[in-house]
Amino acid sequence: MSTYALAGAAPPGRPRVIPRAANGAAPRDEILQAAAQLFVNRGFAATSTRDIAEKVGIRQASLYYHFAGKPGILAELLELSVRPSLEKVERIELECPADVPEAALYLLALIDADTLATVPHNIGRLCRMPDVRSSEVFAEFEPALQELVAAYGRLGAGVVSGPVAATVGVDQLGGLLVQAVEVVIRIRSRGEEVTRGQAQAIAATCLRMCGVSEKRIARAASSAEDRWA
Amino acid sequence: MSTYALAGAAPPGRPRVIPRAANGAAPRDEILQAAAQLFVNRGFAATSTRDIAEKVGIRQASLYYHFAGKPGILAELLELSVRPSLEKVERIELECPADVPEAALYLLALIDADTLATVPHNIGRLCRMPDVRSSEVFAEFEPALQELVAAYGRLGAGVVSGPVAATVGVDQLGGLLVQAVEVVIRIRSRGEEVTRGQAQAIAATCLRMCGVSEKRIARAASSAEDRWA
DNA sequence: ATTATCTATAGATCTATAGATAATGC
DNA sequence: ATTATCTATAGATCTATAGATAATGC
Repeated sequence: MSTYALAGAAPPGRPRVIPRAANGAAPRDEILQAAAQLFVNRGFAATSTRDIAEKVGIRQASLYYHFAGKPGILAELLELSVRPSLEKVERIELECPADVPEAALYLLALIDADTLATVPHNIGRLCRMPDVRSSEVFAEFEPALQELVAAYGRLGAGVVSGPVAATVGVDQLGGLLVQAVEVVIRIRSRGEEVTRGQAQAIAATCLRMCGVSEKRIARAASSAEDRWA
Repeated sequence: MSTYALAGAAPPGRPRVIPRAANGAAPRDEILQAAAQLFVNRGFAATSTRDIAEKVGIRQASLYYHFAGKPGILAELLELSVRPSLEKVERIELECPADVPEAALYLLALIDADTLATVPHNIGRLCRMPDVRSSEVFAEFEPALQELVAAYGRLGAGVVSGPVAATVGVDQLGGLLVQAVEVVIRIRSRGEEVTRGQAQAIAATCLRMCGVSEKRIARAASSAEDRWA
């Protein structure tokens, strides 16, 4: 925490017309929080820069000192909701132990579900909103999202049983698995919290969708839990 | 089809600056179609009345002859996506044969899934968009939607097995069942069509969620199919 | 000097109304 | 007369920039 917050002294810069809350949050973060809540609950296009500024307690024009308008804010929120998963998937694919390939998929699903479950204001929803999906900002993120789906597909293809492989195409598999994980978003949309147990159940569901036996699922789960920390 | 459409003569009213397509569709319906596509693909708030008018091929102001602006159009689209299910649920609950209560739930789920699968432009999505949900128009539809959820809950409660009843609260059950049916919306969002077989599978899933045995599911399915027509 | 805000405002939409117009129908 | 469009536009946003201001930090 910064000195002025402790001492009650003012931070640099002209004081706000509505004094800032003494929560020690940086202005940037205050704006991100306010925007996240409004975007998710009212919609991206339906939220004006004025709405955001009002919620923060600053003037509309002051937003532009911190962000390049609504698109700039959206870009950062999308980053927050996607980046962690992308970073993890890379590490997981590298470290995947050859003897327990199921563990890699389980771990990815678990981490992903956990991210979506704990990210503020359920911003995982953003990627499903049509006004967001048709924005220019989103276009930059689409490749990253497709890469994530592809990673699920690769990991899934490595563990599918014969009958599943015959039924569902490998190119569809990634999408199906991601969908299972995104149930988290749905649960949160209904106002409920997502428990650790639910996240584990979702990860296990992903393996079941690939036709993995319960025995191997249990093994994958314990192996993944070991590496969680 | 009207006379002028057959004869190539002009309909009453001043001609459009961009001649109307000779598809025989009433202007009202042209507007609804255009709006549905734009609302679902770009978002409700992100779509302007000008966008809709342009797609139809009329001037922005001409919309107001047929509808009370964007809210008026949205109201009619919501009606289209909800009304059929509400009408059916009433009839089903009345006619439910006491000997096969499962058939009622199966039939409702099947009809609902079918409606969502065939309604134009996947307008079932509208109810999930935050800009729609926070609109004044939607508030009028919320009671109807809750009644639908409640109906699922009642029908579900009538068939749940002991273990399921112990696990999932009756008040949650309706929501869970509706969610299963709404998988149709998801499938269509991915650009795929929903087959009759998929709709049946979804209806069967609803019974499984209630803990109904496969044997009784099969009986419910055939009983429901009999009454479909 | 630097930082973070403010005020003021131009310019771009967007919505919704008033009133004119060009067809058919009687 | 009725119907369905048009043109024109007022008034309400909404975004984004320019330039002033009030604090700290050195």
